[in-house]
Amino acid sequence: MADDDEETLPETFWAVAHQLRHLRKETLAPWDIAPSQARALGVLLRQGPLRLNELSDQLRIAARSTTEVVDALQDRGLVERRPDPADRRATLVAPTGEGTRVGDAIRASRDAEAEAYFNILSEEERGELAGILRKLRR
Amino acid sequence: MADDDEETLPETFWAVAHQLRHLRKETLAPWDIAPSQARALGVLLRQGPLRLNELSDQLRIAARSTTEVVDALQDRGLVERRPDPADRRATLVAPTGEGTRVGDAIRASRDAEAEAYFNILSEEERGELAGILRKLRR
DNA sequence: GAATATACTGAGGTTACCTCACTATGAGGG
DNA sequence: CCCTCATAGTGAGGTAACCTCAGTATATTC
Repeated sequence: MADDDEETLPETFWAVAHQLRHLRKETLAPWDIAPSQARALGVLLRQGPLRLNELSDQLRIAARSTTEVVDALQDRGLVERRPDPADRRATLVAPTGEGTRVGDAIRASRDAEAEAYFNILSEEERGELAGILRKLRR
Repeated sequence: MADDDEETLPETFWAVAHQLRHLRKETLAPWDIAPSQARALGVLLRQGPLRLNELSDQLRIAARSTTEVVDALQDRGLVERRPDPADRRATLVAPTGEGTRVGDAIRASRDAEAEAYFNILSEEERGELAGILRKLRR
């Protein structure tokens, strides 16, 4: 029998997640924007205008929660709502010019953050990690 | 230049974290216990009675938050508070008999959960993942 | 024995989610 | 055309898991 205070795989995973969460929060501090909002903005920059519904799917959260995130981004002038010409029930959410600028800046800074955090790993390890995670993600 | 809608490493990481969080919640459903409580109980089972303070350190959360988690566990009769004979300011938190039973059951079930989730990976990949995460954890 | 540090907790706040019920609009069948 | 049923978004209200700040009790140090 091995020592039974070994950490299990999920436990180690959570410990890392915890660290990353803190780091991410710090990285976002200059923009005074919440992580969930930055996440949504990122999706919009990559995919272009989306219906609230579609955005929910991308973020994998309930539609009602997406409404809140979009409200916050809109209050800051980073996205705008506009009617979907194809369906009058639907709302398109699009980044504004400012939203695009901020989103790009955040992305750059986040890349730097990731670089700093993951660079204690070798190039090879990073590749392995990415591959394994993508496999888990399904 | 690669396609720029590739997911970054942290993004993939979060996607996996998200899945794991849901899974964990489901796994705990039979005991009607919150994830944070299960986590604290797990630490107590492995380390034995701890001062609130020490428990906070282990969980890497603020002392005040630990008070809440312990309150909840105590309400369910899973842990008990007792004075620390060595320091009258301090409180020792110890699992009750029931707490030990429940904690062990949760641990078993969580191991099964992890097994199920991570078994789409090869034995080798699991080893690599564990190693890489432990390295990141510092 | 006075000043300072530490252990816990009350009060109150935040973030990121959730469900449920409602309104407005669309789509298909008869 | 109208009726039913589904879908898009949102108001109301709730939860879990954190946080800070201030206060009280006890310990340590000088």
